[in-house]
Amino acid sequence: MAVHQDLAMDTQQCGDCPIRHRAVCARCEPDELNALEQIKYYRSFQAGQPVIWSGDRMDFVASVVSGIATLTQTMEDGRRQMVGLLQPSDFLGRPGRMNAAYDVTAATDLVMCCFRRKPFEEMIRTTPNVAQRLLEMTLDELDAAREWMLLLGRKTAREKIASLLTMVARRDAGLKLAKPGGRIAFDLALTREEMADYLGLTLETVSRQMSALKKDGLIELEGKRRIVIRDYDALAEQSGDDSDGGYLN
Amino acid sequence: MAVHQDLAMDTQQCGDCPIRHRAVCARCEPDELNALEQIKYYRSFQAGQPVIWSGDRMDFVASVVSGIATLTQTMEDGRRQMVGLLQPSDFLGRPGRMNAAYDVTAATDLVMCCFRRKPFEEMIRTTPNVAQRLLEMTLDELDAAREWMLLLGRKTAREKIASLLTMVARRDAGLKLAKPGGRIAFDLALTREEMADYLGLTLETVSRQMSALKKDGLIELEGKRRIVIRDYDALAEQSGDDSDGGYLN
DNA sequence: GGGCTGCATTGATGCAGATCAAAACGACGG
DNA sequence: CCGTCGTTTTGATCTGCATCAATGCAGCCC
Repeated sequence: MAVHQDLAMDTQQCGDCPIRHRAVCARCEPDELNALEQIKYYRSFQAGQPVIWSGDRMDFVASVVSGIATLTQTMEDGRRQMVGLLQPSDFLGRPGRMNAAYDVTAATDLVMCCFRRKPFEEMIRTTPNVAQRLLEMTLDELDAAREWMLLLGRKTAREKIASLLTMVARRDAGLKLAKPGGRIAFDLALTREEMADYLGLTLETVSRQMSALKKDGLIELEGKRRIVIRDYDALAEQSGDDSDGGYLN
Repeated sequence: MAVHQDLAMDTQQCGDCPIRHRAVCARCEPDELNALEQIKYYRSFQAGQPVIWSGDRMDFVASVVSGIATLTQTMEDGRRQMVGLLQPSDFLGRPGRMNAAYDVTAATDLVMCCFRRKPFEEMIRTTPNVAQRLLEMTLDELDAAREWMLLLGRKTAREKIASLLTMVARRDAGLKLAKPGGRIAFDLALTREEMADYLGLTLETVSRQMSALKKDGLIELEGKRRIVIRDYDALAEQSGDDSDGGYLN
C-alpha cells in the first residue's frame, strides 16, 4: 500500500533537513554540504519492511532522517539479537565494507538519506569534517553497545525492561523537555518480540515484566503502543544503573 | 616487585615498534610519526594492577604495546561485565573525553604507549592519517562489541566458552600460522572469574563447561593457563556461529 | 456482525545456570 | 616438608527465565 511513499522527497535541500546538525553532515561547510548533495538520494520504507539483509551487497551508506530502524543478528537456528536501534540522525553502514553485516528493518515508517558508497568513501578521505563527525558518532555507538553488553550479561529481566524504557524516554524527552523528572509519555515503536530481541529475553518474559511494572504503579499502558512512565526517577531506580545519569564529557 | 619495569623503555623509536603497522599510527608518514614521538611516553603495569578506574580523570590515550588489558563495567552491587579485551595494537581512551568510562586492568604484564590527550586531540584534527586509522579501529571494535552482544544475549554457556576459546585461538594463530584447522595451543591470560565476567556467567559455570569440553575431547588443559584445542573446527562448531568464518570485506 | 489475523497476556511446568558449600590443587615462603 | 593463600574443581540445591499452551483483544475484511 501507499506506493507514493517511495516517490516522496525526491530532492530536498540539506539546509532544511531536520537532522542537519546531528548527522554525519553536522560539521560540514556549505561547499562540503554541496558535495554531499551530489551523491545523496532518499529512500522510504514502510513499517515492517526490510532495508537490507546481512550479507547483501550494499552500495550505499545512509543517515536515518525520520523513523526507527533495527539492526539484528540471527543465528542459524533462528535465535535473534538486536544489536542496534537506529533513530533519526543515526548512521547506517560502514565505509570500506561491501556487504551488510546485519539485518536492517524499518520498525516504523522510515526515511533515509543515502549516499553512494564509493564517492562517500572518497569524501571521508578528503573531508575531515565528515571523517571526524563519523568518528565521534561511532565512538558514541561503541559506548552504547558496551552499556548494552552490561545489560545483556548481568541485568535481571526487570532491570532490562526498566533500562529500555528509561533509555527511550530519555532520548524522547531529551529533545522536548529538558527535565526528565516525573511523568513522561511516549510511543514505543517496538513490539514485545522486538523488545525481547533487544533485551535478550523471550516475549513472554517481556510481557510479564511489563505487567509487573504496571501492577507496581511504575508505568501505565494505553493501547498497544503508548507508554506512560508515572515517575521517571522511580523507574530509573529499577534499572540497576547508577542513579541520576549525571555524566560529563 | 620488579620495580625496574617502570623504568624500562624510557624512549623507543617508533620505527622499531612491534605494533608500528597495526596501531593508530599505522598509516603515519615519517613526519607524522615524528609528531607522535613528541607527545608519547611509555608506561608499564604488572599483571593484576589497575591502569585506571572508571570516572577518573584521564589525561592520555594509549596503544597497547604488549600484554593484555581488560575493560570492565561494575554495577553498584558488584556485578561486573567485561566489555573489552585489549590486545597489542588496540587503542585505549576516547579523544574528547576527560574521564575514563571503564575500569581498565592489566590482565598480564602490560606495556602501553601513551599520548598526552590534548596534543593527540589536536593531531586528530590536523592529521587525517591518524583520524582515519582511529575510525577504522573504532568500527572494528563496534563490530566486535555487537558480536559479543549476540553472545551475551542468546548463546548458551557451552557456546559462550567455545566462542571465547576460538576467538582467542584465531587471533593468536592468525599472527603465526595462517591455517587454524586442527590442533592449536595457547596461553589464556584470563582467570576463570575474568572469563565469567567476559561471558556473563559465574566462574563455577565456566569451570564446569571447561571440564565438559575436556571430557568431550575437544580441549586439553595443561596446568593453569595453557589450553590445547584438539580440533579447531570441531570446537568452532560448538560456538553457535556460522561455521567457517569466511567473511570478506 | 462474524470470523480472520497479529499481537499481547496469562498460566503451568521444566531446566540451564546461579548460588551455596566444600574439597582439591598448585605455588610460594618459612 | 608443611602451612597458607589464591584459584579451580566438583557437588547439592535453588530459582529466574524459557518453554509449551491457552486465552484475550483489537483492527480489518467480507
